[in-house]
Amino acid sequence: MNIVTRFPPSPTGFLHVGSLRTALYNYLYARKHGGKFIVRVEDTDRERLVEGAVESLIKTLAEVGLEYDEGPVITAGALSEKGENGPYTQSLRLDIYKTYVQKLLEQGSAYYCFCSKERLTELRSQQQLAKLPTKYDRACLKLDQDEITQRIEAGESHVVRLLVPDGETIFKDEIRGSIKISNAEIDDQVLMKADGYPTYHLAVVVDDHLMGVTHIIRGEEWISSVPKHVMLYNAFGFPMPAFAHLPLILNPDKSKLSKRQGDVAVEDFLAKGYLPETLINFVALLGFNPSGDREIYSITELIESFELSSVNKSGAVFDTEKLNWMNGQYIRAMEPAELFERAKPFFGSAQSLPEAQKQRILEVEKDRLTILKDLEERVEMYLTLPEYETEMLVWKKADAQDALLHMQALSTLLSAVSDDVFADRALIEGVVKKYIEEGEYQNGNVLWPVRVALSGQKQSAGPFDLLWALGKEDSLKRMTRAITKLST
RNA sequence: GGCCUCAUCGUCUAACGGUUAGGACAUCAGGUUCUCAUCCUGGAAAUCGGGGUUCGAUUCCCCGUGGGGUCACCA
Repeated sequence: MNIVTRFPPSPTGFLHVGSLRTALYNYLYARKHGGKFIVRVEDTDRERLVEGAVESLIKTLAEVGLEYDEGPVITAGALSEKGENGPYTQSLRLDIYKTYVQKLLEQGSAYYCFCSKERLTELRSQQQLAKLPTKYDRACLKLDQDEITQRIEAGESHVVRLLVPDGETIFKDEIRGSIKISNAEIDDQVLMKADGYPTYHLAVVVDDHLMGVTHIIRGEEWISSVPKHVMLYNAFGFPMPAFAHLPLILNPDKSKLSKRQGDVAVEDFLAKGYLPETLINFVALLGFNPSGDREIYSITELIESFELSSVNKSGAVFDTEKLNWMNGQYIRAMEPAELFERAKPFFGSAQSLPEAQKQRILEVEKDRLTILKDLEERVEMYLTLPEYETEMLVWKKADAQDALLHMQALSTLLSAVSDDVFADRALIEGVVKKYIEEGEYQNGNVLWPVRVALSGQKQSAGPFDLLWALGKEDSLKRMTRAITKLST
């Protein structure tokens, strides 16, 4: 069987993490079965269009590594597309929808409706008051052909509605099993809007069929509109695709994940320095478990183990704490050179430091990073020594006199050490440790004051790391400063 | 409210009728350590309730309860 999955985002200007997971599952399923993965832009709501949204979407999908076989692309800075089944932007397919709606009209599966929005609103509120289901009352179904033609020719605003047949609609969901809904529950959905654009329901069915989509994997919020789609497939005589509705991603309060309660835009996570690998890994595990007591999976492993049948049915809370933990895991596991490339934009005010030093700083600080953006703050003390109280230089088990003694001794000792030794973390550590051993001092007596002298902070990376990252000149300068403070 | 749907630690989840109900995050307690972080060890923590079916139910069925989704010329 030829597997084709698709990801139809609406151009809202950013990629929602829920959409990311939908895209990912579609991608995983297609890749696992050697099928195609299509991206299609659903921009039929002209009032909610956002400038540059498609470009942004393409860029984000590329950043997280979700490659698609067909869809809009940017070549030479301009928007174009790849694939044989285009256009992949719905606003460019209006003629197609028109011919299909015409077919529906001709066979009596749809009808024209001239009702004003005011009348519909009034109708709805009356139904609500009477505690009846809110449905269109089919007033325009009674219109005869002559009147319809006449009103259309007069330029009267109108839409086209689906004529929902009697009976019930049963469909199979790959994740939830069989679902049955009485057709009486279903409204005569508008298929073609007054502005000539199709609604989602019409466009998605026509496009999915024309583009050869075999598997429709999307969020659970769509489940109640499946019957409408099934009716359209039947009316058109299209073969039925497989449906799979994914559980929702939730806010901590269990409602549908929304912007209101924190970040939801993939772009925002990326900008903060969450790694694409983390995002993919994390979001994949929200509703799916590859089996095995592990948390970290590569995209390849996810592809191998992905099964629609093992996707969970219940919604999953988006837990930022666990996301943070996972990002730390990825940061620490990454090759230093690779991590440095990723971290480059996050050096903030220390951007001007030499490359080699920035690499050392990253190496020293990476255990303390949750997101790469944390680096901007951590890097400050390497640039300029923070002001600190002289008191801080004194270890809890020693006194100022002792601190001064070691500071002076080490300062002298280190000034005689070559830059080469400073450039090797193990060597510079050896020098200091030798001093401690030979003098039979306690680690804290020496290391605490040196570390504070170098960092100016109560809490920081270790003194050996700091000597290495700061280099000889700056390290000695900072120690001299400490000596001055301790002497007065 | 109608319809649809879901239900294992606080959170993400494992256990396709038989387990001391497992793992991870978070949390707590130790350890490593000059501090922080990392790392390591350990603890506490769950099958929504009630009926069935069965020798035996987290698992299958029914009812209840609770949560969520959806009821647009938005997707």
